[in-house]
Formats: sequence, C-alpha cells, structure tokens
Amino acid sequence: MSNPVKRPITIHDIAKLAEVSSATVSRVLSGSDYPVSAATREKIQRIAKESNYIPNMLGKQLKTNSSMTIGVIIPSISNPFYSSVILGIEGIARQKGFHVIVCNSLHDAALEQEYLKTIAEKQVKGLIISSIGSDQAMLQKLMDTGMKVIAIDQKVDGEGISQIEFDYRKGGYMATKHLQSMGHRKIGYVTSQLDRPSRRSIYQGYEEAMRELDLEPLTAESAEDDVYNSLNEFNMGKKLAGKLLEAVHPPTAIFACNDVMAFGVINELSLRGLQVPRDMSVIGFDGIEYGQMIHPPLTTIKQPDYEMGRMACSMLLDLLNGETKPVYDVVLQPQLLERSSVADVQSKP
Amino acid sequence: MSNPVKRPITIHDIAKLAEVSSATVSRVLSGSDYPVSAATREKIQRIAKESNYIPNMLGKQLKTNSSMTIGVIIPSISNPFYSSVILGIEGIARQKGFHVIVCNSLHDAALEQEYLKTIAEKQVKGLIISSIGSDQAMLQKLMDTGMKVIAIDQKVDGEGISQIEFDYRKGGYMATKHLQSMGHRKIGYVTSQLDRPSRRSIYQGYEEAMRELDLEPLTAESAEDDVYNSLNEFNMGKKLAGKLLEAVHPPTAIFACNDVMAFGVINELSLRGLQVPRDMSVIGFDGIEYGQMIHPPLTTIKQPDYEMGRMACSMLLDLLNGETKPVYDVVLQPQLLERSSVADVQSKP
DNA sequence: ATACCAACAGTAATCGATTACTATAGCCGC
DNA sequence: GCGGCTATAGTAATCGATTACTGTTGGTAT
Repeated sequence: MSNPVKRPITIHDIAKLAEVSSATVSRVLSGSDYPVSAATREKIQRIAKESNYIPNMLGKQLKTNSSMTIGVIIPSISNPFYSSVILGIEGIARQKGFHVIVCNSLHDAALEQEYLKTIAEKQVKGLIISSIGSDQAMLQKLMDTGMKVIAIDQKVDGEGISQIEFDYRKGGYMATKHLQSMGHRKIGYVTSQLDRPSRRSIYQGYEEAMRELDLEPLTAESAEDDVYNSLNEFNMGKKLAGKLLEAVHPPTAIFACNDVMAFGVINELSLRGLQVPRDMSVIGFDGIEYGQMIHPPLTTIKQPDYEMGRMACSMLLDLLNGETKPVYDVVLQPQLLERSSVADVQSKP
Repeated sequence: MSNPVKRPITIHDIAKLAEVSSATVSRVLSGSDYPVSAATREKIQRIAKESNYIPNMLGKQLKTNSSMTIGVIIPSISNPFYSSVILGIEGIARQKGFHVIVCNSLHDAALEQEYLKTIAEKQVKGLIISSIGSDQAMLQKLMDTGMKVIAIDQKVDGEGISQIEFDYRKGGYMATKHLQSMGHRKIGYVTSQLDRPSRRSIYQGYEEAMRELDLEPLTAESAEDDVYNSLNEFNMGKKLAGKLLEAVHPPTAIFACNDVMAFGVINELSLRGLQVPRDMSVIGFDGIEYGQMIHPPLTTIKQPDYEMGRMACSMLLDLLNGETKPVYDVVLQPQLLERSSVADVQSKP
C-alpha cells in the first residue's frame, strides 16, 4: 500500500537487461534506420515492453533540439470561435505527429507575454497566435531566435509574420448590404468598444455600406472595457439594444458585432414585446453553432473558424519543415448565413 | 533579410562573457539561495538581460526531474462545460506556477490512451482526467510509476484515484421533483444513449422520482452513438421531442439530459406551434451560459463546472506536494437554476 | 595562535537519450 | 589474398542546466 517511488526505467536499464549497449537500445527503440540484428532487436523490444518502458522526451528533445510541439495563444477557449480554431489546429497537428500547447491569454496582455516566454522556454519552435497585446517586441525577439509564427484573427505587424485574417471590413459590409437588400434603411449597429482592429474593421464595413446609400450610421458602442465573458456580452447587447430603441429615429434592423451580443439584442427586444423579425430584424457576426439553436435562428456572418485553424497549422508546419516560402497573408472571406432573423420589408410593387 | 539561425544563448555563453563558471551563472539565474557576491550577481544578470537569455527548460527539467506541469484530458473543449472546468484548473495552476497541457480525447478511447502516453513521456507528474475509456490498465500503470491522478466528472475505478464527481442521480431526481412540485405528472425524459455511467445516473434519478409518486416513466433514448457535437445533440433533442409528442399520452413537461438537447426540444416545440412553458414545460441539465440567452430562459440543473476545475487542481497540487492525504472522493451537489421554462400547472384551490 | 565556519567560486558528474566515431567480422571481387 | 564494403555493436561526447563536492579566503571565538 505504500509507494516506493520506483525510479523509472531508462534505456540504460534495458541495455543492462538485454546485455547490449544503450546505443543499440536507442537505435531500436527510436526507430532509427541504423542496422541492428533481428535477434537483438526483438530481444530489446520484448524487454522494453515487459518493463513498461516509457521514453523520457525531455532527454530526447534536449539532445535532438526538436520538440514536435507547437504553441497556440488565444484569448479564451470558452469562446466557441476559438475553440473551433483549436480543434482545427489540433486535427492537422495530430495528423503530422505534433502536439499542441494551448494558452489562454484571457484578454490580458501581461499574461500573453508570460505565455510567450513559457513557450519559448519549452523550446517550442512554432507558434500560432491571436494576439491581444500591442507590444510585439518580445514576439519579434523570439522570431529572431528562429521561432516561426503565424498570426491569426488579430493582425500583428512586424516583419516575417505570416497572417491569416478575416476580411472583417467586408463582413461588416456584407451584413449591412444584406439588410439594405431586404429593404432596411434605418440600420443600427451595436458593438463592444472599438478598441481592437478587428472591431474597427467591421464598423468600417458597416459605415461604408451606409454611406453608399447616403444613410446615417446609428451606432451604440459600449463604453466599458470588455471583461470577456459571454454573459457580459449578452447583457451589453441588451443594454445597447435598449439605447437604439430610445433613439429619435429607431432602426428597423440591428446589426450586432458578434452573435452573443445579437442574442442579447433579441432577448431585450422580446422583453419589450417586439418580435424578431416581424418588428425588428437582427443580424449577428461570427456564426457560432448556438445561433441556430435560438428562436428565431440567427442570420449572421460566418467566419470559417475551423478552417482557419487547419490552415494556420498547415502553414506553420510547412515553415517548420524548412520550406522557405515567402511571408504571406491569407485573407479568409466572410460568408452570409441566411437564417430567419431578418425580414424582407420591401414594398414589392 | 536572411536567417542565420543563431544558436540560442546558454548559461555557458553567459559564463564566458561574465568570466565566471557556468555553475555560478546557474546559481544566479535559477534563483538558488547559494551565496554569490553582489557584484558577480549583477554582472550576470546584466549580461543575461542584454543577450536575451532564454533558459532551456528541457535541460532544467531533465536534471531536476520536475516539470511544473499538469496534464488534463477531457472529451472536448468545445463543450462549454469542459471549457469552464479548464478555466478553473488553469486559474489555480497559474497561481501556483504550474502549467497546464490540455488534451481533447474527442470521445475516442484510443486517442485518450495516446494522450495518456504522451503526457507520461513528457514527464508530467499530475493528471486530471475525465475519462471516456473503460480500460484503465494504462492509467493504473502510470500511477504505479508515481503519477498522481484525479478523476473528474466520469467515475474511474482503480485504487488510489481520487475522484471529484457530481451527484448525477440526485440532479436527475431534483429536476424531476421540481417538475412534480409544479404540478406535472406526465413527465417525459429525453436522453442520448445511456451508455455512460453519468447518463445512467441521471436517468436513475428521474426514474426514482417518478416511482415515488407511482408515475410511469416515459423515456425517449437516442439509439445513435454520439458523435459529440453540439449540433447533433440539438437535432437529437428535436427528434426525441417529436417522439414524445407522438406518444399515446404525451407529457406536459420534458426533462432533457443536457442543455443543448433541451434547446432542441424547445425548438421543435416552437416549430410545432407549442409555446414553452405555456403549452409544455422544459427543464435541462448542465447550466451552460447559453441557457439564459434563449427564450424562454432555460430552467436547469447546474453543475458547478468552474468550481470542479479549481477543486480538482487544488487536490492535485496537494498530492504533488507530497501531502499524503488519503484517497478520497468529493461529490459535488447539483443546484436547481429556476428560470422561466417551467410552468406551474397546479390547480390552486 | 589555532580551530572552525561562512562566503564564495570552480570542477565535474549527472539527468536520459542520441549519435559521431571507432572497431570487428564476414563477405565480395579480382 | 588483399583492399574495400556492409552489417553490427560498443565508447564516449553531447544537448543545457543543476548540484555534489572541493577548495580558497578571511573572519571570529577561545
């Protein structure tokens, strides 16, 4: 019942048992192509199995200077958008024998820096990051020492970083145009603080589409810092929807900067006795799965999150394999998911 | 513009620059309490900083045989329940200077085994697992070599494993009792395949509560294997709700084995023109945040996911610190979240 | 003045695995 | 029968950091 803390088995132990040198054991167990006689090979494999040998990767990685691991830094896995990205990354990585270390920066730049350091210390040679911070000095230093980096979602400037972005501006434009095409002219926009580039881009798309038809933008922006948390976003959506309704000329359609906020908008509307889409149209942004589980199913702009993860990982592995492609940016295109939260209000002739 | 792959700086390089031995450098940089003169100490620190020294944790961990890392194996981060658990684990771990490696078994026993091996190879000494597999031989072997393990959510049998469970049975019982207390007598239960212990337990709770009042259980169980995926669950909820409605004596309330499935139930009802809770009451199980974003807000049984993560991590760190507590099980209690999807149908006198 | 101890610094072993290098034996061709 | 090649195996250096051990110096207590 006590625990006599057995020292783990090493190749040296196996070497002794098999009466060979540890070099031979290593050659067999690591799958090297160095020739070893069939008899010896079998004997070593048998002993390794019998003794439950577990290789120590620290030793191996230290010597070979390769950890077959990639790091991922994202704001938070509890955001379904990012958890999809991760699933995409892991799928590709696993397929190629790589492991993934995921770090949640929790929207905290300091924590992001800390994870960056940890990842470097663990000798991880490849990183996929959706950066929250603005000071990329550390990132740049790591790249100078040979780390390969792919930035996703959030643009990072700095030379030598390949990017996978969304065309947020276009997404904002598409959403607005869709509402316009359904006959809406007074279109409100609710958004969390316009502090991040991605959010500003969506807004620009909205504004541009409005200007094209000489329409007045009507925006409700959150003043608060986002403590990123679904429930907060939801409540913010409610609050901002309320604001728009109390405007002098309330809109007939509301565009929310993300799906969860759109949920809040819909909720607030229904509390005030307004039916979506009969009394008010709503469109979201993100395309999370829950959007089709609510009533009415949310029309939204889809970001191909899973694909983004897969693509980022493929690009990174190519870089790690020494394929010296030029640094390049991929811009993924938004896609309109037409469901049932937008009404056609055109007066058809 | 080319990349002359600089060899990374080691303590030996610093030693040379500072004209001291690498032992002294290590003593300064690793925060040892071995005395080093102030002058030397400062010089070393200055040079380390100037040269952007990044310690190689592989070397350190290999020598000290401690990786300050814990492993976590869960079915999938895209399930908000588990992502909450992870956030709880990480919070505690970070606070104590530990890192966390998260592995998604994706409900695949073989993949779980593989990750188990990987974690062992990485010399991780502590593991928190929500196991999907039934063969715990490997897990037991790892524990024999000194790995500390805490099982959460899913019961794992095997000696020496501390558990943190939910009282699923009681949760099922409470949900059913709540519906009964609101006057419901015909209560349907929709569930995914009763193949996992946790699911069977919820069902038992339901059945027990029904028997207590001599009521006939009315269950719709999915025949399909669960490809774990929210959308699937949602659709299954729709399908099973349909089944219940077509029963000879359709229920007045439906209890779903998880929240997403309850979303499906509600959706199906509303498609068929039934209003929740006026025409049918619905109760869920899990307590995910999205439950309060739908209409009507979902009454459900809350599992303290975040707390579970924190608790598991605390227990694990205690174990790793050599605090030889007895193996013990914690059973977390379910909690009724009363929102608005259940109607009171009692004929009040 | 002697014994003892603390402060400080270096040498070298060590963690576990890989691999460059060296060595031996058997076989082939000519 | 000799150079050369292949198959096979062992020796020892190596990755980067830590640390047991040894040694030197200077101060202090008696």
